[in-house]
Amino acid sequence: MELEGEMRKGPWTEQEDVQLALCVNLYGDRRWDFIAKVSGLKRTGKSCRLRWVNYLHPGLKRGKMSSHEERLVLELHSRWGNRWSRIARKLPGRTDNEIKNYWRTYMRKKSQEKKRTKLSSPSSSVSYNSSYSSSSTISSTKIKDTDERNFFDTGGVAATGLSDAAEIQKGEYSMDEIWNDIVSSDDDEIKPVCPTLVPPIWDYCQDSLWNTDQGKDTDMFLHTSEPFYSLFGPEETFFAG
DNA sequence: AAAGCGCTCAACCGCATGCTG
DNA sequence: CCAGCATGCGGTTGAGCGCTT
Repeated sequence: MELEGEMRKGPWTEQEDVQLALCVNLYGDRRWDFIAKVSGLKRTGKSCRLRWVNYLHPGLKRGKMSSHEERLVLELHSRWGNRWSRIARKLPGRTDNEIKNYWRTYMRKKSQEKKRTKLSSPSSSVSYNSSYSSSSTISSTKIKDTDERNFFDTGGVAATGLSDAAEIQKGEYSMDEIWNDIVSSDDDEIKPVCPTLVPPIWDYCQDSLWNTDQGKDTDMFLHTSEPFYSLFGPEETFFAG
């Protein structure tokens, strides 16, 4: 076991990214403890995995979510609750972390909007508490003191009806459209839900991205926007077998 | 111009689950 | 079947950045 004190924490440096990427290329994206050791990085296997999955993995989309992705997140969340990794599988190129962060941001905004609405029209009986937090049947073990914590931990499920988040989308987007996408790809099979958003890479590595199979990943093409792509440049075929 | 505030996102932690011998 | 280890998942935190006052 590694000595706690020797382990590095905090932000990754470019050099560390390069080292990690090299090792993943060599040994595959499994055996993270092994990779952590042989890479010479003073990082835990866990930390290496996280860095790879959330930042270095080829095929990750970066930047703002499209409106289609946003709607999909809302809808899937209303169905599955805080099952971020599951939701992420339906959004190729997005990580559970990203979606989780997006959701928190979204809910905070909604929370503030509601508060404002409430303040401006105190007579109206806004019952957002029930629609957001009462359905937290999933993963709500760590609810803490503040309302905000409860608020985010919605864990909404379809049985409780569409969440408020989903409801507000009514009228501007057909839920049938969304569901057609979802249902057609149900359940764990990954299919691009919006062709315009999905680069050709997904045609052949949809599964390998998240259900990482050794070997498959090494064939992936690199997006020029990839963080470590820029470290090597187009000449260096980093993932060449 | 500076300070304060809020937001975003990378990264950590702890627990759960899966795998292997 | 069980124990130990590896990996995955969800919750949480905090640094850094941009916007507002």
